[in-house]
Amino acid sequence: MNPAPPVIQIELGMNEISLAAAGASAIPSLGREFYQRTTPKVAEGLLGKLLVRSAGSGIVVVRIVDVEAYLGVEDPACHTYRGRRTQRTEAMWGPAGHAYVYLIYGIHHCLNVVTVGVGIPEAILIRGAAPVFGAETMRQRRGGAKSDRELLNGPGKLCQALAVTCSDQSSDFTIRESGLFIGNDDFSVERCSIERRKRVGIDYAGEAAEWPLRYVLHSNDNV
DNA sequence: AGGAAGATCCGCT
DNA sequence: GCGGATCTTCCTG
Repeated sequence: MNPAPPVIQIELGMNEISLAAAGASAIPSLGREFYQRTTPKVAEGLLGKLLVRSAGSGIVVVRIVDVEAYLGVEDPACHTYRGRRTQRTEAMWGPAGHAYVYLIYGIHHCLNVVTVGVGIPEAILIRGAAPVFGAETMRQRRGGAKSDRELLNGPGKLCQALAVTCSDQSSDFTIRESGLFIGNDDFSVERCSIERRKRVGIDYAGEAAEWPLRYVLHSNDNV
């Protein structure tokens, strides 16, 4: 049998939107052009967007609230600094709008969005998000009782909650049928403030450690 | 072939 | 606030 997909109610603070379970069809995915801009612009643009994860049985939706830009061959903090091109960083050299996933400290995965275009290896690290749908699934994956706030506040935690691993390498964020896509809803960033800060955990990068390439979204609602 | 370091997280103090 | 976990990746010799 082939029942109509159940409608899921999503609570967004004062807002409420509904989604079809089969593919979150109420969320249009962002097109390639969105990612083919300068990395800081894309980073800022990602704030407030929805990241939709379908893996196995479940769908999980989170709202992006914390990102960091990594500016490629001229950024000492970037994995592709001075043109480093290795098996690990290969996805960064590819087309914009795809995932770059890597393992850090042998334990945690980090999820990035590749920007600009082929041959220009820049990317944005997704550091934090707010649960929109599927908090229970994420809580289970994170192991134990965690507050909504603790579910996704860190790049490793976010990957754990979304079950993102290196098998998601190069996944296309513009394609709804891929396991990971990024989309829009009627959320308004206008009512929020965007804070720029220094990036985290890159003290080795000298002066670049001071560059204000971390973007954090603050909302008056319940984001 | 070997070693050092890492875009982190968690638990303990 | 601090240190350990844990292992891949990359650079050096």
